[in-house]
Amino acid sequence: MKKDKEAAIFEGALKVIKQKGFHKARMSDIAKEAGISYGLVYHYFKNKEDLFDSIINQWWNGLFQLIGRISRETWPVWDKLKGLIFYFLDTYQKNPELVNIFITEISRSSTNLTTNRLERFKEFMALTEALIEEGQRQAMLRNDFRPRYLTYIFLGALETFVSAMVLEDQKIRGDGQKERIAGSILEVFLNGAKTQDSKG
Amino acid sequence: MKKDKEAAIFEGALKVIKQKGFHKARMSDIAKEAGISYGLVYHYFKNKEDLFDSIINQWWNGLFQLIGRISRETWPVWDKLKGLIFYFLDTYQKNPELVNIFITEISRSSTNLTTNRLERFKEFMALTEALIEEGQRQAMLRNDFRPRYLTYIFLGALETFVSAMVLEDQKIRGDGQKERIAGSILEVFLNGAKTQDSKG
Amino acid sequence: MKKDKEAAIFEGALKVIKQKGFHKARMSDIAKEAGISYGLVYHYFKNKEDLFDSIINQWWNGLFQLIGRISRETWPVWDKLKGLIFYFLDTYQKNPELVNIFITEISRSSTNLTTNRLERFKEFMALTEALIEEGQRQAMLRNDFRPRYLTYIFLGALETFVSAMVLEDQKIRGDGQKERIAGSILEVFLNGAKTQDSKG
Amino acid sequence: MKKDKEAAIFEGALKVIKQKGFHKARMSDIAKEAGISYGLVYHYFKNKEDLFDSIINQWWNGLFQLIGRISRETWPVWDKLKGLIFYFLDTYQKNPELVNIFITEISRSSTNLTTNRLERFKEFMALTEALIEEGQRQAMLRNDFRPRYLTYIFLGALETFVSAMVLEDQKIRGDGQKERIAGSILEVFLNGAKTQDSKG
DNA sequence: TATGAATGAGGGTTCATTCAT
DNA sequence: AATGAATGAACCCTCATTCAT
Repeated sequence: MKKDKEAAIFEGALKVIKQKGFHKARMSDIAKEAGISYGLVYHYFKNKEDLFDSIINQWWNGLFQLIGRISRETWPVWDKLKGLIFYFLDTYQKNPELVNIFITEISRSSTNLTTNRLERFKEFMALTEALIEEGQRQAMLRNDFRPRYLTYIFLGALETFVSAMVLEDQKIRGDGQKERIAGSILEVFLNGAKTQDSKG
Repeated sequence: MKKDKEAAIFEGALKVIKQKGFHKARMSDIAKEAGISYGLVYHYFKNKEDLFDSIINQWWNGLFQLIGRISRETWPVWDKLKGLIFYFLDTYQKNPELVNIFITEISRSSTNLTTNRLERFKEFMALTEALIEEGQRQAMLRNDFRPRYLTYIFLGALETFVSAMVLEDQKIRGDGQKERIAGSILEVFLNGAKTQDSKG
Repeated sequence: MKKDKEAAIFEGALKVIKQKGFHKARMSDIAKEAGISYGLVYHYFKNKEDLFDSIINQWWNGLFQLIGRISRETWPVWDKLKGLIFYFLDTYQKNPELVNIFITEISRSSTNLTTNRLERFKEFMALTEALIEEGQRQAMLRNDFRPRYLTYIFLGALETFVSAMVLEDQKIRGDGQKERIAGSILEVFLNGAKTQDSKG
Repeated sequence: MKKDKEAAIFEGALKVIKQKGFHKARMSDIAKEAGISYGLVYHYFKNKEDLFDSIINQWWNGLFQLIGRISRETWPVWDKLKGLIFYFLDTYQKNPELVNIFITEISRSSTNLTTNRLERFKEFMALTEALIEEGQRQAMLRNDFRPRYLTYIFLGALETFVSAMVLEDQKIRGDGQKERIAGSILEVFLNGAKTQDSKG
């Protein structure tokens, strides 16, 4: 079935790109991983770039859909941020390669960023910033920081958490662990790492 | 003089790798940037890998030296973390390409990480974690988080801040801005982003 | 109907080969032009080479039939040559792609000439030469040139005329224009381009 | 020496392209013919296209220079046309591959004609037409034909002559043969192939 | 007949690296 | 120390052809 092969290529690409990175991932590796001849890859994807874009889009589409849904909710800001964190963790659980590629090839590697891809990244930043700003307007988050700065700190904490799991090939075990991780990130982001004693 | 040419190659490599990334940076580009013939690069560096390692080492050596110095001090943990932040910001100010390469090619891109390079990264994490742990032992940081988690959050916030500057090619203007940035990161990390009102 | 599809492929091939040349014409282009799937082409033609041969044969068959007819006539040589010229012009009018392909892919491009194809070309030359020679024997054409040389000159003039039309995508409008072109070629070939004044 | 290798590649390309045509000529064939590794070809020529252009330019440059020289002369038109014929024959004698490529890959094969290359071809036609027109103004050539038509006939005769030699791999032996060939072409072009008896 | 998925030989091009000078 | 000519492994991509359905 057509969709089967396409999916196999997609999976193969995820695996190979995770291992070797986009630059070193050979189309022939991907084909071999997918169990097909390399010529067939070009039936389903225009070229390597196109295949890469498909992968990236899967990530972004999911994320933007989620943010869209979140934006329309009336939850307190922490629940919205928690939703964001869960998207990363859920996807990591179901599809760790995808998150890996997002982290290593998109999130930081500016050299893979065509203008188009950079745009989506900035849009993601802007949408997150909007959530943060909303929290500030509702006096749930401190106003003495630029919303952009808070966004950096929040997303940075989140990303590095995931990065570390990616780097060390950690597995997430059960929903409990996801809750604990999300809780930690949020708790520190919201209430700080300082002890009460040393405050004030 | 020998050191001159070597330095020129080094600078050229920084510039080119920043622009194109390690994989797409050609030895001939680097040589041209350094104003020499490409054959000569091989007198000063064994090969491309070796040149890349030299660059990375400059970053790590500075950072490890700093952490070594910090570790021997008796400052409160926040001042130590501030020292770390300043290393990133200072280096970014003096040598933005170097930080850029650290962020894009090392910090996240696991594909460039040979085992050796990965080790240094983990060591850096461990050393930072030691600082955090020390803060926890001294009851300056909360004990209800794993030190590793706090480390992720702290370094993530820091890295993303710098990443954003890197991505947007921002300039740091004066020590005032550095203070402000460091202050923001630390303040949120230590005291949280939540308003006092909304705290229980 | 079988013949319909075959004809459609044939037409498609003519169009595509005209545009891209034989080497760059893709079987898939031809199929698309013919409105069928590319696999089906192989039901009607053994392979690309075979399809190309069919096209060439259509040209040659028509031409050889004509020459056969002409040879059996008792016309003066100029009328016979005029018949030849009209074959080119008529075919160009009805099927410009076919003439185009003859000119660009057969007449000159020795690289497309398999031994078999070269043979037909030489045969055509020889048959034309026979007409010329007959004219010389009948003292209608000068005997102080080798018949082969006259053949070159005649066919060269004819071909280049058609080539120019092909290159510039000119249309032939009406029989009048054909008469004029044929007249020019013949008149120069027979009586020369020199003015009477400067003769003698 | 640098020029040596470049020349060797050039020669190799001529030979291989003559044999296989531009499309089927492999860079590796050319390199092998030149006795070097294929990578080296790319030191001297940007790519296959560039190499091909160099070859074509050698032909055109020589031809345009010649036409420039001829245009400034006050010779009768037949001597000017003779000069043109000799350029083809001389070049064919010294460098038959070059003429072959001109004939097979440029003169007719419209598919190899990028816009740029087509321009040079049209310019050549126009310059020749100017010579013919001048002859008409001086009443040396008949005025009852469009100059463009005469140009087609003249160049067609010339090209086909050379083509035939190219196709049959004929050698030109001595200046005598060149004179005879040029004489034949000119004589027919100027005075016609018809016998005096059958005239008037 | 008809489709288009599947194959894989083939060829252009890049670029790290070596080495004669 | 310095140059850049020379090498060739590597890799992307095209497309004629086959074949299961």
